[in-house]
Amino acid sequence: MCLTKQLIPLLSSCRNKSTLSKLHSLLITSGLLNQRSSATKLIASYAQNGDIDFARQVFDKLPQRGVDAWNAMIVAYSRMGFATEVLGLYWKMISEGIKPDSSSFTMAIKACTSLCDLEMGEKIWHQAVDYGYKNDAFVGCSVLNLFTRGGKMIEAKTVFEEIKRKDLVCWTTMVTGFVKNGQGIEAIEVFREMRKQGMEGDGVVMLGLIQACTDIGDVKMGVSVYAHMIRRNLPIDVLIYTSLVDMYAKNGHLGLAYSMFCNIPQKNAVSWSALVSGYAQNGFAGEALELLIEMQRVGCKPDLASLVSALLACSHVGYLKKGKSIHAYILRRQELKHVSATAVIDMYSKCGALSSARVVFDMISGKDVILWNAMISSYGIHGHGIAALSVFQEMIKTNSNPDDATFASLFSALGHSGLVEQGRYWFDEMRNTFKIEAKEKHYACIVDLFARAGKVEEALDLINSMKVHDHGISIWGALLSGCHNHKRYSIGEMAAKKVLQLQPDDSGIYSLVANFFASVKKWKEVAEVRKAMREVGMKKVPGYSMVEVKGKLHAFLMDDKSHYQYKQMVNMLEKLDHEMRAMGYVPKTEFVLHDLEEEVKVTMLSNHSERLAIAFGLLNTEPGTKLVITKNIRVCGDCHEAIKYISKIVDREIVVRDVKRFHHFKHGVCSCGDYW
DNA sequence: TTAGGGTTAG
Repeated sequence: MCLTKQLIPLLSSCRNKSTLSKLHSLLITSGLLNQRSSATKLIASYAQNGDIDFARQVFDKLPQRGVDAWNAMIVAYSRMGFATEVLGLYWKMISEGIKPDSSSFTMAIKACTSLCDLEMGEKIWHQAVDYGYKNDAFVGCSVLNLFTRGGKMIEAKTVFEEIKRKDLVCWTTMVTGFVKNGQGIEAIEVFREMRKQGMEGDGVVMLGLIQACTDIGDVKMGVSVYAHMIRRNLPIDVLIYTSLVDMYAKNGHLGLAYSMFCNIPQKNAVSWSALVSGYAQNGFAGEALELLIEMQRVGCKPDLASLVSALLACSHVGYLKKGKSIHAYILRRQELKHVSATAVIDMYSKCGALSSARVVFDMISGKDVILWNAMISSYGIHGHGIAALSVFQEMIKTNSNPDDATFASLFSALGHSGLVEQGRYWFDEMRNTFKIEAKEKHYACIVDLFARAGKVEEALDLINSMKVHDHGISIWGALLSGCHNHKRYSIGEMAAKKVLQLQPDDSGIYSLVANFFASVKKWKEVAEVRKAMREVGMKKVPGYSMVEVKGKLHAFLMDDKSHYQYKQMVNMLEKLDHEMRAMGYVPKTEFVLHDLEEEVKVTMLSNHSERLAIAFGLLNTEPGTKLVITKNIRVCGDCHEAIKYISKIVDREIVVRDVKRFHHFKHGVCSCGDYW
């Protein structure tokens, strides 16, 4: 007995295989291996030394195995992340009549969580309840994790309330659970409740709170969490700093994000990545790409996440050359899968290289939903509705489950290709066969599908069949856009008024309303729209266009006189203008937001950034070269018309991508027909 | 229990 007492601490601290096997032999020769505690420790030590297979051999040879030995083996597998083995042992243990305890249940449920097997997890949780562990903090916490990962927040809350002595980990799990499910407000509420119970928070909860603030856009509260940590002398580590960077960046405060980033004493790839993605997501693609280079310069190797953010930046501005090189880099690192593959596909399609996107897509085995969705939406934004539909059908054939985003992309693709009947059919299928409830975004797509095809009344009927609280801006915006295109002024006016009532915070939608009123020459209403924009504190986003010429990206603002080739571009546009007019082009001046003199309006139109980008492209590329232009806001209706003529005059394929979709101009027609 | 990354309307 005395020997065992001496051996156990030795076993626990042993970090050396040969010493361990000597201790092992000693246990055997002295006949002590049968003692529970020594066997358990031996298994744990072998496992900790990385020899899990040998630990298993020891375990298998034990003549008597109590719950501690089983748990030691289960914990060993769990630490290695071998979830299947954990569950195998768990069930074997039960079949051998061993009563699991709190640890066994905790580990087994944790294994289910990592396998995303909600059903199995719930089954084990019921067993735990039967064995009397309903109020156990460890078991409860593992179940919380299981439920919060599976999005079952109501069930999680119920379990949480049953836990008798909630420790900090329980509270934290609940807070981060709400955060992960996008319920920032609930997360903060749980934290307040925790404080009421007299529990002090640590860095981990604070981290969750900062993320909650990021989510709900409450930067002020996020800062006060930070201040609270400083007051309480809680250590501000790189995780906290990075989350703060992320909070500022995601809420558009890039300057603050940057200065917080500079505060980080030991920046790592994640901190860099938070900043890179912040710039990329806010449309500052050039800065994002520069940061990626700077990051490498200071010796921080970009990880997949930062490369994915950089790809997003390339997508934003249509920088195909850079995107391609990032793709090649990812291939060299052999990391083209799931997230990165999706980003690569998205980049190719948004940069106009749809066929490259398809090639990458076909190469990926084991496609997940998001990857399928990316391919469907790629075809959608290029106006290839039938191709999008066939990818969708292929997806169903391979038994992948479409989600709500799949249908949103599909409907949008069908709508832009005028496939009204298919849209109607799959809208019903989504609800009836796939049991996916139609959300506002789906209604918006279907309303758009009808309205785009001129079926304005049918669109309105659909809106009237919806629950009123789902009548968001997107719904009325889609209707208004259809009315605008089909000159359906009375329903359009109603939709325009509804949009204004809802006080959008997005300048794009105000432009739509203003253009609608402008097209019926209601200048008083146009002025009201501008006033409303001012009141909500909206500025019209300055439009810019990008064009990639010989692997370099060039940006143009409207009427950008500073450019070194400005004169030549204007000459080129004037020459084109003459030829266009001779062919029957009439400027559509209603697309100018302001109520100006006709002549001024015309010059403003002809200096739109997309036209400057086209002129620059024409001047600096070989005849016949395809031009790809990227625009940060919607291409204006007049430019859309003009580019049709230009494509015919210069005999070039011109591709313009605006906020969301592509316009392929060739021989005087646009792939999207008369809709813009 | 511990930060950053992929798809989705107008």
